[in-house]
Amino acid sequence: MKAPGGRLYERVAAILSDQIASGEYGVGTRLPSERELAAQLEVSRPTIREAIIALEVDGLVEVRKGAGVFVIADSPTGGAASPADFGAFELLEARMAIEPEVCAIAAARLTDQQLDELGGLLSEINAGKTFAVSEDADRRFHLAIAGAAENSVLAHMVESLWDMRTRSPQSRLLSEKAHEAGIGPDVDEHALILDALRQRDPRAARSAMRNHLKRVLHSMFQATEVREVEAARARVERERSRYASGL
Amino acid sequence: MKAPGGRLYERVAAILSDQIASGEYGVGTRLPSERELAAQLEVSRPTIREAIIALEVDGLVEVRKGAGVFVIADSPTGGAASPADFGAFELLEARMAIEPEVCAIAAARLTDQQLDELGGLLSEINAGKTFAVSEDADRRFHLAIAGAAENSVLAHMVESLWDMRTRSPQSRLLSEKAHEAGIGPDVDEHALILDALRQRDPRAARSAMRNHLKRVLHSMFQATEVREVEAARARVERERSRYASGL
DNA sequence: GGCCAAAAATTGGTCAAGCCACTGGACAGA
DNA sequence: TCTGTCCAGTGGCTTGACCAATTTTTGGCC
Repeated sequence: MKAPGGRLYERVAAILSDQIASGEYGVGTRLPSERELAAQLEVSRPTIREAIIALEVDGLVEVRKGAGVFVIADSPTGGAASPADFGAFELLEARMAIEPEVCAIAAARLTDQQLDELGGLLSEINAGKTFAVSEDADRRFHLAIAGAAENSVLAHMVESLWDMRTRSPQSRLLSEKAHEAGIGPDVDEHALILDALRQRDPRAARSAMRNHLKRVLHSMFQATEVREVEAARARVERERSRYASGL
Repeated sequence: MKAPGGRLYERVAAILSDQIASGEYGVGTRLPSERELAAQLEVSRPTIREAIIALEVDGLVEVRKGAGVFVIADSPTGGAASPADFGAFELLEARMAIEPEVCAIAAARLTDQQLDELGGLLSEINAGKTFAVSEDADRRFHLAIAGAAENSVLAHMVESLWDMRTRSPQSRLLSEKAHEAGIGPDVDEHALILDALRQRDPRAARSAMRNHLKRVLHSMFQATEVREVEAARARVERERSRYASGL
Protein backbone atom coordinates (compact mmCIF):
# COMPACT_ATOMS: atom_id res chain seq x y z
CA MET A 1 0.00 0.00 0.00
CA LYS A 2 3.05 2.07 -0.05
CA ALA A 3 2.55 4.81 -2.54
CA PRO A 4 4.40 7.94 -1.81
CA GLY A 5 7.48 8.84 -3.72
CA GLY A 6 7.13 5.83 -5.97
CA ARG A 7 7.56 5.95 -9.65
CA LEU A 8 5.77 8.54 -11.70
CA TYR A 9 3.74 6.10 -13.73
CA GLU A 10 2.47 4.54 -10.52
CA ARG A 11 1.21 7.86 -9.28
CA VAL A 12 -0.43 8.63 -12.59
CA ALA A 13 -2.02 5.19 -12.62
CA ALA A 14 -3.26 5.80 -9.09
CA ILE A 15 -4.80 9.12 -10.06
CA LEU A 16 -6.51 7.67 -13.10
CA SER A 17 -7.63 4.62 -11.24
CA ASP A 18 -9.16 6.85 -8.58
CA GLN A 19 -10.95 8.90 -11.16
CA ILE A 20 -12.33 5.74 -12.70
CA ALA A 21 -13.38 4.36 -9.34
CA SER A 22 -15.06 7.62 -8.48
CA GLY A 23 -17.08 7.54 -11.66
CA GLU A 24 -15.39 10.61 -13.06
CA TYR A 25 -14.64 8.40 -16.03
CA GLY A 26 -17.56 6.01 -16.16
CA VAL A 27 -17.42 2.51 -17.55
CA GLY A 28 -17.72 2.62 -21.30
CA THR A 29 -16.52 6.16 -21.63
CA ARG A 30 -13.33 7.25 -23.27
CA LEU A 31 -10.39 8.67 -21.40
CA PRO A 32 -8.83 11.90 -22.64
CA SER A 33 -6.17 11.28 -25.23
CA GLU A 34 -2.66 10.45 -24.11
CA ARG A 35 -1.53 13.87 -25.20
CA GLU A 36 -4.27 15.59 -23.23
CA LEU A 37 -3.60 13.55 -20.12
CA ALA A 38 0.07 14.32 -20.43
CA ALA A 39 -0.75 18.02 -20.46
CA GLN A 40 -3.29 17.78 -17.64
CA LEU A 41 -1.13 15.75 -15.31
CA GLU A 42 2.03 17.52 -16.32
CA VAL A 43 4.01 14.47 -17.29
CA SER A 44 5.33 13.20 -20.58
CA ARG A 45 3.41 10.99 -22.92
CA PRO A 46 5.54 7.89 -22.38
CA THR A 47 4.75 8.12 -18.68
CA ILE A 48 1.04 8.33 -19.44
CA ARG A 49 1.41 5.30 -21.66
CA GLU A 50 3.12 3.37 -18.88
CA ALA A 51 0.32 4.23 -16.50
CA ILE A 52 -2.30 3.19 -19.02
CA ILE A 53 -0.53 -0.12 -19.55
CA ALA A 54 -0.61 -0.69 -15.81
CA LEU A 55 -4.36 -0.04 -15.81
CA GLU A 56 -4.74 -2.31 -18.80
CA VAL A 57 -2.94 -5.18 -17.09
CA ASP A 58 -5.25 -4.63 -14.14
CA GLY A 59 -8.18 -4.96 -16.48
CA LEU A 60 -9.51 -1.48 -15.94
CA VAL A 61 -9.21 -0.13 -19.46
CA GLU A 62 -9.03 -1.28 -23.04
CA VAL A 63 -6.86 0.45 -25.62
CA ARG A 64 -8.02 0.82 -29.19
CA LYS A 65 -5.49 2.09 -31.65
CA GLY A 66 -6.63 5.22 -33.38
CA ALA A 67 -9.76 5.43 -31.28
CA GLY A 68 -8.72 5.93 -27.71
CA VAL A 69 -8.59 4.36 -24.27
CA PHE A 70 -11.88 3.06 -22.93
CA VAL A 71 -12.92 2.20 -19.39
CA ILE A 72 -14.15 -1.37 -19.17
CA ALA A 73 -14.35 -1.77 -15.39
CA ASP A 74 -14.27 0.47 -12.35
CA SER A 75 -12.37 -1.80 -10.02
CA PRO A 76 -9.50 -4.24 -10.39
CA THR A 77 -10.64 -7.51 -11.94
CA GLY A 78 -11.07 -10.06 -9.17
CA GLY A 79 -10.92 -7.37 -6.51
CA ALA A 80 -13.91 -8.67 -4.60
CA ALA A 81 -15.49 -5.45 -3.50
CA SER A 82 -13.58 -3.04 -1.34
CA PRO A 83 -15.61 -2.95 1.84
CA ALA A 84 -15.10 -0.43 4.52
CA ASP A 85 -16.71 2.75 3.44
CA PHE A 86 -15.79 5.23 6.08
CA GLY A 87 -17.35 8.60 6.64
CA ALA A 88 -15.48 11.68 5.55
CA PHE A 89 -15.65 13.30 8.96
CA GLU A 90 -14.60 10.32 11.01
CA LEU A 91 -11.78 9.78 8.57
CA LEU A 92 -10.63 13.30 9.15
CA GLU A 93 -11.02 12.92 12.89
CA ALA A 94 -8.80 9.89 12.73
CA ARG A 95 -6.24 11.86 10.82
CA MET A 96 -6.42 14.59 13.44
CA ALA A 97 -5.73 12.04 16.11
CA ILE A 98 -2.85 10.33 14.38
CA GLU A 99 -1.01 12.61 11.97
CA PRO A 100 -0.02 15.31 14.48
CA GLU A 101 1.68 12.70 16.65
CA VAL A 102 3.40 11.16 13.68
CA CYS A 103 4.51 14.61 12.63
CA ALA A 104 5.97 15.26 16.06
CA ILE A 105 7.93 12.04 15.93
CA ALA A 106 9.13 12.83 12.45
CA ALA A 107 10.36 16.21 13.64
CA ALA A 108 12.80 14.48 15.92
CA ARG A 109 14.12 12.07 13.33
CA LEU A 110 14.05 13.84 9.99
CA THR A 111 17.18 13.78 7.89
CA ASP A 112 18.25 16.77 5.86
CA GLN A 113 17.56 14.82 2.74
CA GLN A 114 14.01 14.18 3.81
CA LEU A 115 13.60 17.88 4.48
CA ASP A 116 14.71 18.63 0.96
CA GLU A 117 12.27 16.10 -0.37
CA LEU A 118 9.44 17.74 1.55
CA GLY A 119 10.50 21.10 0.20
CA GLY A 120 10.22 19.71 -3.28
CA LEU A 121 6.77 18.34 -2.61
CA LEU A 122 5.72 21.68 -1.22
CA SER A 123 6.63 23.37 -4.47
CA GLU A 124 4.75 20.67 -6.30
CA ILE A 125 1.63 21.42 -4.30
CA ASN A 126 2.16 25.02 -5.11
CA ALA A 127 2.96 24.61 -8.77
CA GLY A 128 0.38 21.95 -9.55
CA LYS A 129 -1.81 23.44 -12.23
CA THR A 130 -4.47 20.82 -11.92
CA PHE A 131 -6.44 20.01 -8.81
CA ALA A 132 -5.58 16.35 -9.21
CA VAL A 133 -1.88 17.07 -9.44
CA SER A 134 -1.57 19.23 -6.37
CA GLU A 135 -3.82 16.92 -4.42
CA ASP A 136 -1.55 14.04 -5.30
CA ALA A 137 1.43 16.10 -4.17
CA ASP A 138 -0.46 16.83 -0.96
CA ARG A 139 -0.89 13.15 -0.35
CA ARG A 140 2.76 12.45 -0.98
CA PHE A 141 3.71 15.29 1.34
CA HIS A 142 1.83 13.70 4.20
CA LEU A 143 3.09 10.24 3.42
CA ALA A 144 6.65 11.51 3.25
CA ILE A 145 6.29 12.92 6.75
CA ALA A 146 4.95 9.61 7.96
CA GLY A 147 7.90 7.93 6.32
CA ALA A 148 10.30 10.30 8.01
CA ALA A 149 9.04 9.14 11.38
CA GLU A 150 11.09 6.02 10.73
CA ASN A 151 8.38 3.77 11.99
CA SER A 152 6.94 1.41 9.46
CA VAL A 153 3.84 0.78 11.53
CA LEU A 154 2.94 4.44 11.67
CA ALA A 155 3.79 4.88 8.02
CA HIS A 156 1.50 1.98 7.26
CA MET A 157 -1.25 3.55 9.34
CA VAL A 158 -1.09 6.92 7.65
CA GLU A 159 -0.95 5.31 4.25
CA SER A 160 -3.94 3.24 5.10
CA LEU A 161 -5.75 6.38 6.19
CA TRP A 162 -5.21 8.03 2.83
CA ASP A 163 -6.21 4.91 1.00
CA MET A 164 -9.46 4.82 2.89
CA ARG A 165 -10.02 8.39 1.91
CA THR A 166 -9.54 7.52 -1.73
CA ARG A 167 -11.90 4.61 -1.46
CA SER A 168 -14.55 6.44 0.46
CA PRO A 169 -17.31 7.68 -1.84
CA GLN A 170 -18.29 10.23 0.77
CA SER A 171 -14.83 11.66 1.02
CA ARG A 172 -14.43 11.82 -2.68
CA LEU A 173 -17.71 13.62 -3.00
CA LEU A 174 -16.73 16.16 -0.40
CA SER A 175 -13.35 16.61 -1.97
CA GLU A 176 -15.06 17.29 -5.26
CA LYS A 177 -17.36 19.82 -3.65
CA ALA A 178 -14.43 21.53 -2.04
CA HIS A 179 -12.69 21.55 -5.36
CA GLU A 180 -15.67 23.20 -7.03
CA ALA A 181 -15.76 25.75 -4.26
CA GLY A 182 -12.17 26.59 -5.10
CA ILE A 183 -10.77 24.95 -2.01
CA GLY A 184 -7.57 23.00 -2.50
CA PRO A 185 -4.45 22.03 -0.60
CA ASP A 186 -3.29 25.08 1.31
CA VAL A 187 0.32 25.91 0.55
CA ASP A 188 0.91 28.21 3.50
CA GLU A 189 -0.16 25.66 6.04
CA HIS A 190 2.05 23.04 4.57
CA ALA A 191 4.86 25.55 4.65
CA LEU A 192 4.27 26.07 8.35
CA ILE A 193 4.46 22.36 8.95
CA LEU A 194 7.68 22.17 7.01
CA ASP A 195 9.08 25.09 9.01
CA ALA A 196 8.41 23.32 12.25
CA LEU A 197 10.03 20.18 10.90
CA ARG A 198 13.05 22.18 9.81
CA GLN A 199 13.44 23.42 13.36
CA ARG A 200 13.09 19.83 14.46
CA ASP A 201 10.60 21.02 17.03
CA PRO A 202 8.16 18.19 17.82
CA ARG A 203 5.67 20.40 19.65
CA ALA A 204 5.54 22.98 16.90
CA ALA A 205 5.27 20.24 14.29
CA ARG A 206 2.41 18.58 16.12
CA SER A 207 0.66 21.87 16.47
CA ALA A 208 1.18 22.90 12.85
CA MET A 209 -0.21 19.63 11.61
CA ARG A 210 -3.17 19.87 13.93
CA ASN A 211 -3.96 23.38 12.73
CA HIS A 212 -3.69 22.28 9.17
CA LEU A 213 -6.17 19.48 9.66
CA LYS A 214 -8.43 21.76 11.61
CA ARG A 215 -8.58 24.05 8.61
CA VAL A 216 -9.31 21.11 6.36
CA LEU A 217 -12.19 20.25 8.67
CA HIS A 218 -13.39 23.80 8.38
CA SER A 219 -13.29 23.66 4.58
CA MET A 220 -15.27 20.47 4.71
CA PHE A 221 -17.93 22.24 6.68
CA GLN A 222 -17.94 25.03 4.17
CA ALA A 223 -18.19 22.59 1.31
CA THR A 224 -21.12 20.81 2.89
CA GLU A 225 -22.82 24.08 3.58
CA VAL A 226 -22.43 25.19 0.01
CA ARG A 227 -23.90 21.93 -1.05
CA GLU A 228 -26.90 22.37 1.16
CA VAL A 229 -27.40 25.90 0.01
CA GLU A 230 -27.34 24.74 -3.56
CA ALA A 231 -29.80 22.01 -2.83
CA ALA A 232 -32.06 24.52 -1.14
CA ARG A 233 -31.77 26.90 -4.02
CA ALA A 234 -32.65 24.19 -6.47
CA ARG A 235 -35.69 23.36 -4.38
CA VAL A 236 -36.79 26.98 -4.33
CA GLU A 237 -36.20 27.20 -8.03
CA ARG A 238 -38.38 24.20 -8.67
CA GLU A 239 -41.16 25.63 -6.58
CA ARG A 240 -40.82 28.96 -8.22
CA SER A 241 -41.14 27.58 -11.71
CA ARG A 242 -44.08 25.47 -10.68
CA TYR A 243 -46.00 28.47 -9.47
CA ALA A 244 -44.88 30.62 -12.35
CA SER A 245 -46.51 28.29 -14.82
CA GLY A 246 -49.83 28.68 -13.09
CA LEU A 247 -49.79 32.38 -13.58
CA MET B 1 10.44 -7.23 -34.87
CA LYS B 2 7.68 -8.19 -37.21
CA ALA B 3 4.59 -10.38 -37.31
CA PRO B 4 2.22 -7.81 -35.87
CA GLY B 5 0.17 -9.98 -33.57
CA GLY B 6 -0.82 -7.20 -31.27
CA ARG B 7 1.05 -4.58 -29.48
CA LEU B 8 4.78 -4.84 -29.32
CA TYR B 9 5.09 -4.52 -25.59
CA GLU B 10 2.73 -7.44 -25.15
CA ARG B 11 4.86 -9.69 -27.27
CA VAL B 12 8.01 -8.60 -25.46
CA ALA B 13 6.32 -9.18 -22.11
CA ALA B 14 5.25 -12.63 -23.28
CA ILE B 15 8.79 -13.49 -24.32
CA LEU B 16 10.29 -12.35 -21.05
CA SER B 17 7.54 -14.00 -19.06
CA ASP B 18 8.25 -17.29 -20.85
CA GLN B 19 11.94 -17.01 -20.18
CA ILE B 20 11.20 -16.42 -16.53
CA ALA B 21 8.77 -19.31 -16.36
CA SER B 22 11.26 -21.60 -18.08
CA GLY B 23 13.92 -20.74 -15.58
CA GLU B 24 16.11 -19.01 -18.10
CA TYR B 25 15.97 -16.07 -15.73
CA GLY B 26 15.69 -17.65 -12.30
CA VAL B 27 14.01 -16.09 -9.31
CA GLY B 28 16.38 -13.68 -7.66
CA THR B 29 18.49 -13.12 -10.72
CA ARG B 30 18.79 -9.90 -12.61
CA LEU B 31 17.42 -9.34 -16.08
CA PRO B 32 19.68 -7.81 -18.72
CA SER B 33 19.56 -4.04 -18.66
CA GLU B 34 16.80 -2.28 -20.54
CA ARG B 35 19.31 -1.16 -23.12
CA GLU B 36 20.61 -4.68 -23.64
CA LEU B 37 17.13 -6.14 -23.94
CA ALA B 38 16.24 -3.46 -26.42
CA ALA B 39 19.20 -4.49 -28.55
CA GLN B 40 18.57 -8.23 -28.18
CA LEU B 41 14.89 -8.07 -29.03
CA GLU B 42 15.37 -5.35 -31.59
CA VAL B 43 12.87 -2.96 -30.14
CA SER B 44 13.23 0.46 -28.56
CA ARG B 45 13.87 1.04 -24.90
CA PRO B 46 10.44 2.54 -24.17
CA THR B 47 8.87 -0.67 -25.46
CA ILE B 48 11.07 -2.71 -23.15
CA ARG B 49 10.05 -0.46 -20.30
CA GLU B 50 6.38 -0.96 -21.08
CA ALA B 51 6.84 -4.71 -21.11
CA ILE B 52 8.71 -4.62 -17.81
CA ILE B 53 5.94 -2.57 -16.25
CA ALA B 54 3.44 -5.17 -17.35
CA LEU B 55 5.54 -7.85 -15.69
CA GLU B 56 5.86 -5.69 -12.63
CA VAL B 57 2.11 -5.21 -12.30
CA ASP B 58 1.79 -8.96 -12.57
CA GLY B 59 4.20 -9.32 -9.69
CA LEU B 60 6.86 -11.15 -11.65
CA VAL B 61 9.69 -8.68 -11.34
CA GLU B 62 10.85 -5.88 -9.11
CA VAL B 63 12.56 -2.82 -10.49
CA ARG B 64 15.34 -1.21 -8.50
CA LYS B 65 16.48 2.15 -9.70
CA GLY B 66 20.15 2.23 -10.46
CA ALA B 67 20.50 -1.49 -9.86
CA GLY B 68 18.38 -3.35 -12.38
CA VAL B 69 15.29 -5.47 -12.83
CA PHE B 70 15.06 -8.55 -10.63
CA VAL B 71 12.89 -11.62 -10.89
CA ILE B 72 10.84 -12.11 -7.75
CA ALA B 73 8.46 -14.84 -8.87
CA ASP B 74 8.17 -17.24 -11.75
CA SER B 75 4.41 -17.13 -12.08
CA PRO B 76 1.81 -14.42 -11.64
CA THR B 77 0.73 -14.12 -8.03
CA GLY B 78 -2.77 -13.25 -7.03
CA GLY B 79 -1.39 -9.91 -6.03
CA ALA B 80 -1.26 -10.85 -2.39
CA ALA B 81 0.71 -8.47 -0.22
CA SER B 82 3.56 -9.19 2.11
CA PRO B 83 2.87 -10.59 5.55
CA ALA B 84 4.39 -7.47 7.01
CA ASP B 85 6.42 -8.27 10.04
CA PHE B 86 6.73 -5.22 12.20
CA GLY B 87 9.16 -4.66 15.01
CA ALA B 88 7.98 -4.91 18.59
CA PHE B 89 9.30 -1.51 19.55
CA GLU B 90 7.95 0.38 16.60
CA LEU B 91 4.63 -1.33 17.13
CA LEU B 92 4.56 -0.07 20.66
CA GLU B 93 5.62 3.37 19.59
CA ALA B 94 2.71 3.44 17.19
CA ARG B 95 0.40 2.47 19.99
CA MET B 96 1.84 5.27 22.10
CA ALA B 97 1.10 7.71 19.33
CA ILE B 98 -2.42 6.57 18.64
CA GLU B 99 -4.09 5.01 21.64
CA PRO B 100 -3.81 7.98 24.00
CA GLU B 101 -5.61 10.18 21.48
CA VAL B 102 -8.26 7.58 20.91
CA CYS B 103 -8.66 7.25 24.63
CA ALA B 104 -9.14 11.00 24.97
CA ILE B 105 -11.83 10.99 22.33
CA ALA B 106 -13.51 8.03 23.96
CA ALA B 107 -13.58 9.88 27.27
CA ALA B 108 -15.82 12.48 25.72
CA ARG B 109 -18.24 10.03 24.14
CA LEU B 110 -18.45 7.02 26.40
CA THR B 111 -21.87 5.75 27.39
CA ASP B 112 -22.56 4.40 30.85
CA GLN B 113 -23.07 1.00 29.39
CA GLN B 114 -19.63 1.07 27.81
CA LEU B 115 -18.19 2.07 31.17
CA ASP B 116 -19.78 -0.95 32.76
CA GLU B 117 -18.38 -3.14 30.07
CA LEU B 118 -14.91 -1.78 30.66
CA GLY B 119 -15.35 -2.41 34.36
CA GLY B 120 -16.13 -6.02 33.58
CA LEU B 121 -13.06 -6.38 31.41
CA LEU B 122 -10.94 -4.88 34.15
CA SER B 123 -12.04 -7.60 36.54
CA GLU B 124 -11.27 -10.17 33.89
CA ILE B 125 -7.74 -8.87 33.56
CA ASN B 126 -7.49 -9.04 37.29
CA ALA B 127 -9.03 -12.44 37.74
CA GLY B 128 -7.38 -14.09 34.77
CA LYS B 129 -5.51 -17.04 36.15
CA THR B 130 -3.57 -17.67 32.99
CA PHE B 131 -1.27 -15.27 31.31
CA ALA B 132 -3.07 -15.83 28.03
CA VAL B 133 -6.45 -15.15 29.58
CA SER B 134 -5.62 -11.84 31.13
CA GLU B 135 -3.73 -10.81 28.06
CA ASP B 136 -6.79 -11.47 25.97
CA ALA B 137 -8.87 -9.43 28.38
CA ASP B 138 -6.26 -6.71 28.08
CA ARG B 139 -6.69 -6.72 24.34
CA ARG B 140 -10.45 -6.51 24.59
CA PHE B 141 -10.15 -3.70 27.11
CA HIS B 142 -8.17 -1.60 24.67
CA LEU B 143 -10.41 -2.45 21.75
CA ALA B 144 -13.47 -1.57 23.79
CA ILE B 145 -12.03 1.87 24.45
CA ALA B 146 -11.35 2.31 20.76
CA GLY B 147 -14.90 1.27 20.05
CA ALA B 148 -16.20 3.79 22.53
CA ALA B 149 -14.58 6.57 20.56
CA GLU B 150 -17.44 6.11 18.14
CA ASN B 151 -15.17 6.38 15.16
CA SER B 152 -14.98 3.31 12.99
CA VAL B 153 -11.75 4.44 11.38
CA LEU B 154 -9.96 4.75 14.69
CA ALA B 155 -11.46 1.51 15.91
CA HIS B 156 -10.19 -0.13 12.78
CA MET B 157 -6.74 1.35 13.32
CA VAL B 158 -6.41 0.15 16.88
CA GLU B 159 -7.67 -3.27 15.95
CA SER B 160 -5.19 -3.43 13.15
CA LEU B 161 -2.45 -2.47 15.59
CA TRP B 162 -3.26 -5.36 17.86
CA ASP B 163 -3.51 -7.71 14.94
CA MET B 164 -0.05 -6.75 13.83
CA ARG B 165 1.17 -7.43 17.29
CA THR B 166 -0.32 -10.89 17.21
CA ARG B 167 1.21 -11.60 13.86
CA SER B 168 4.60 -10.18 14.63
CA PRO B 169 7.05 -12.94 15.57
CA GLN B 170 9.20 -10.41 17.37
CA SER B 171 6.37 -9.12 19.46
CA ARG B 172 5.23 -12.59 20.38
CA LEU B 173 8.73 -13.44 21.37
CA LEU B 174 9.07 -10.41 23.57
CA SER B 175 5.70 -10.99 25.08
CA GLU B 176 6.81 -14.49 25.99
CA LYS B 177 9.96 -13.17 27.54
CA ALA B 178 7.98 -10.69 29.55
CA HIS B 179 5.71 -13.46 30.65
CA GLU B 180 8.65 -15.55 31.84
CA ALA B 181 9.90 -12.56 33.73
CA GLY B 182 6.57 -12.41 35.51
CA ILE B 183 5.44 -9.29 33.74
CA GLY B 184 1.83 -9.17 32.68
CA PRO B 185 -0.98 -6.71 32.18
CA ASP B 186 -0.97 -4.26 35.03
CA VAL B 187 -4.32 -4.02 36.73
CA ASP B 188 -3.72 -0.75 38.53
CA GLU B 189 -2.84 1.12 35.41
CA HIS B 190 -5.91 -0.08 33.64
CA ALA B 191 -7.91 0.99 36.63
CA LEU B 192 -6.45 4.47 36.35
CA ILE B 193 -7.46 4.65 32.73
CA LEU B 194 -10.95 3.54 33.59
CA ASP B 195 -11.14 6.16 36.33
CA ALA B 196 -10.27 8.91 33.92
CA LEU B 197 -12.86 7.63 31.49
CA ARG B 198 -15.45 7.56 34.25
CA GLN B 199 -14.75 11.21 34.91
CA ARG B 200 -15.08 11.77 31.19
CA ASP B 201 -11.88 13.76 31.36
CA PRO B 202 -10.09 13.58 27.99
CA ARG B 203 -6.79 14.95 29.26
CA ALA B 204 -6.63 12.60 32.17
CA ALA B 205 -7.60 9.71 29.95
CA ARG B 206 -4.93 10.51 27.41
CA SER B 207 -2.36 10.83 30.11
CA ALA B 208 -3.37 7.61 31.84
CA MET B 209 -3.15 5.68 28.61
CA ARG B 210 0.21 7.17 27.81
CA ASN B 211 1.59 6.28 31.20
CA HIS B 212 0.31 2.79 30.83
CA LEU B 213 2.04 2.29 27.50
CA LYS B 214 5.19 3.87 28.84
CA ARG B 215 5.27 1.27 31.51
CA VAL B 216 4.74 -1.45 28.96
CA LEU B 217 7.72 -0.11 27.07
CA HIS B 218 9.71 -0.22 30.26
CA SER B 219 8.78 -3.85 30.79
CA MET B 220 9.87 -4.63 27.32
CA PHE B 221 13.25 -3.22 28.09
CA GLN B 222 13.44 -5.32 31.18
CA ALA B 223 12.45 -8.39 29.25
CA THR B 224 15.09 -7.84 26.63
CA GLU B 225 17.70 -7.28 29.27
CA VAL B 226 16.97 -10.57 30.96
CA ARG B 227 18.37 -12.73 28.24
CA GLU B 228 19.32 -12.99 24.66
CA VAL B 229 17.28 -14.52 21.92
CA GLU B 230 19.64 -15.83 19.34
CA ALA B 231 18.00 -15.25 16.02
CA ALA B 232 16.12 -12.04 16.63
CA ARG B 233 18.64 -10.58 18.98
CA ALA B 234 20.52 -8.38 16.57
CA ARG B 235 17.45 -6.81 15.13
CA VAL B 236 15.74 -6.28 18.45
CA GLU B 237 18.91 -4.77 19.80
CA ARG B 238 19.13 -2.34 16.94
CA GLU B 239 15.60 -1.22 17.44
CA ARG B 240 16.01 -1.05 21.16
CA SER B 241 18.90 1.31 20.95
CA ARG B 242 17.06 3.53 18.56
CA TYR B 243 14.12 3.96 20.86
CA ALA B 244 16.17 4.10 24.02
CA SER B 245 17.14 7.66 23.26
CA GLY B 246 13.55 8.78 23.37
CA LEU B 247 12.86 7.37 26.79
C1' DG C 1 -31.59 18.10 -48.79
C1' DG C 2 -29.24 13.79 -48.60
C1' DC C 3 -25.46 10.63 -49.71
C1' DC C 4 -20.88 9.11 -50.28
C1' DA C 5 -16.01 9.29 -50.95
C1' DA C 6 -11.80 11.81 -50.23
C1' DA C 7 -9.18 14.67 -47.18
C1' DA C 8 -7.98 16.31 -42.68
C1' DA C 9 -7.67 15.85 -37.88
C1' DT C 10 -7.25 12.86 -34.02
C1' DT C 11 -5.41 9.00 -31.57
C1' DG C 12 -2.56 5.23 -30.20
C1' DG C 13 2.21 2.74 -31.51
C1' DT C 14 6.96 3.04 -31.84
C1' DC C 15 11.39 4.86 -32.17
C1' DA C 16 15.67 7.77 -31.26
C1' DA C 17 18.47 10.47 -28.37
C1' DG C 18 19.49 12.67 -24.27
C1' DC C 19 19.86 14.14 -19.34
C1' DC C 20 19.27 13.04 -14.50
C1' DA C 21 19.61 10.46 -10.00
C1' DC C 22 20.77 6.51 -7.82
C1' DT C 23 23.60 2.13 -7.01
C1' DG C 24 27.43 -0.49 -6.46
C1' DG C 25 31.93 -1.62 -6.91
C1' DA C 26 36.65 -0.32 -8.05
C1' DC C 27 40.37 2.37 -6.52
C1' DA C 28 43.38 5.48 -4.14
C1' DG C 29 44.80 7.12 0.23
C1' DA C 30 45.11 6.83 5.31
C1' DT D 1 42.89 -3.28 6.56
C1' DC D 2 39.78 0.19 6.43
C1' DT D 3 37.61 4.33 4.59
C1' DG D 4 36.09 7.65 1.59
C1' DT D 5 35.83 9.13 -3.22
C1' DC D 6 34.83 8.48 -7.78
C1' DC D 7 32.78 6.62 -11.90
C1' DA D 8 30.60 3.43 -15.00
C1' DG D 9 26.19 1.26 -15.37
C1' DT D 10 21.24 1.31 -14.60
C1' DG D 11 16.60 2.76 -14.35
C1' DG D 12 13.46 7.24 -14.59
C1' DC D 13 11.68 10.65 -17.33
C1' DT D 14 11.44 13.96 -21.10
C1' DT D 15 11.32 15.93 -25.84
C1' DG D 16 10.35 15.40 -30.50
C1' DA D 17 9.33 12.93 -34.35
C1' DC D 18 7.07 9.75 -37.59
C1' DC D 19 3.83 5.90 -38.63
C1' DA D 20 -0.75 3.49 -38.74
C1' DA D 21 -5.55 3.04 -37.55
C1' DT D 22 -9.73 5.52 -36.82
C1' DT D 23 -12.87 9.19 -36.62
C1' DT D 24 -14.52 13.49 -38.18
C1' DT D 25 -14.99 16.94 -41.50
C1' DT D 26 -15.36 18.47 -45.99
C1' DG D 27 -17.05 19.00 -50.51
C1' DG D 28 -18.81 17.34 -54.66
C1' DC D 29 -22.54 14.81 -56.59
C1' DC D 30 -27.18 13.19 -57.23
